[in-house]
Amino acid sequence: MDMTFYSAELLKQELNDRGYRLTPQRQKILDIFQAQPQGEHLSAEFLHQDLSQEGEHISLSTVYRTLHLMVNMGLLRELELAEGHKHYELNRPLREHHHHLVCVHCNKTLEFSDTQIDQVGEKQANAAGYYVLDCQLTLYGTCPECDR
Amino acid sequence: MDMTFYSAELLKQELNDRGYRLTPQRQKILDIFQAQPQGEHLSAEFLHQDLSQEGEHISLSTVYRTLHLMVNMGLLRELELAEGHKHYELNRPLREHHHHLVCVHCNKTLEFSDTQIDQVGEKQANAAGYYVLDCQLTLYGTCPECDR
DNA sequence: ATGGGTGCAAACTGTTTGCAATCTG
DNA sequence: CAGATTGCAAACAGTTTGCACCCAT
Repeated sequence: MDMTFYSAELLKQELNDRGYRLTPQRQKILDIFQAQPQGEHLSAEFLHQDLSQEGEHISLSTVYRTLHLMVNMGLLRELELAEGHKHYELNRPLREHHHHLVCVHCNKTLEFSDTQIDQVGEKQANAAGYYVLDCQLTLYGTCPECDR
Repeated sequence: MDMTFYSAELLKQELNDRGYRLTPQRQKILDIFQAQPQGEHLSAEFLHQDLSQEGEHISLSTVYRTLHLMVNMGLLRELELAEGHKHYELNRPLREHHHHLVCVHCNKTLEFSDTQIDQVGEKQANAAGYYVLDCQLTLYGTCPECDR
């Protein structure tokens, strides 16, 4: 019912097509992303700990290597929010593409969608001859609670 | 003729108003930004080296501390581009506010402006009760030269 | 069986911090 | 002169890498 769901077979397919292999580690890591209710953005550290809690002992290096691999394959998006480390999230289709609103004080982050932005971005990039891989609007500000 | 130019007096004023002091280091660092023809985005490391070449021996720590101070004062903008370290640029008024288009292969970065984006961002943030400090649209892709 | 993948520990990069000395207002 | 600011060196966090062993195809 969710078209961005990757079954074990589909993931294997995608990997093999590029000469990569399906390993239990890669499977587990993608599973964690798919188990997130709203496709939240996760850090490498969070993934590592979450896996540990489930009894899956996957090294941090492997987590990082897998994240990079999946970003390159287009399965994940890499985000630079305001916390000093990168975050990753499932790269959902354009329809569900969204942007971020971050509070620089408490780091609370809201998501929102706006097709206008994606269209303008696409247009601007194409005008410069660029092929767009990702389009991220990030708004930095103060949320109602942190605003004095 | 450039309304974002900070003279020594104006900078001192801004600093003193907040209980900070004008030091030669702070002056020199802001000067470097103002000497950039297009307000290019600079890294801490670049600033440090550039200052050294001019015979100004300012420690890296001071560069970092000054950058943070000026971001908090609203004089500079902090950017997260694709190179693994932060970049800073003069925070020009909204009229000249711009966004970035980055090639993930060669890191070539183009700037563009689009008031629509800033408006949409402002609108979205206000709807959530956030006060906007900065609005950054970053497009990641491949430039014509790197596109295969 | 072969070459891609993993875990571990060590290396690295960019950034931050403690502290004594120094300078600004 | 008090308190802000600096430089230095050491500490840090997140991420990357070399290498021997292991496993998917």
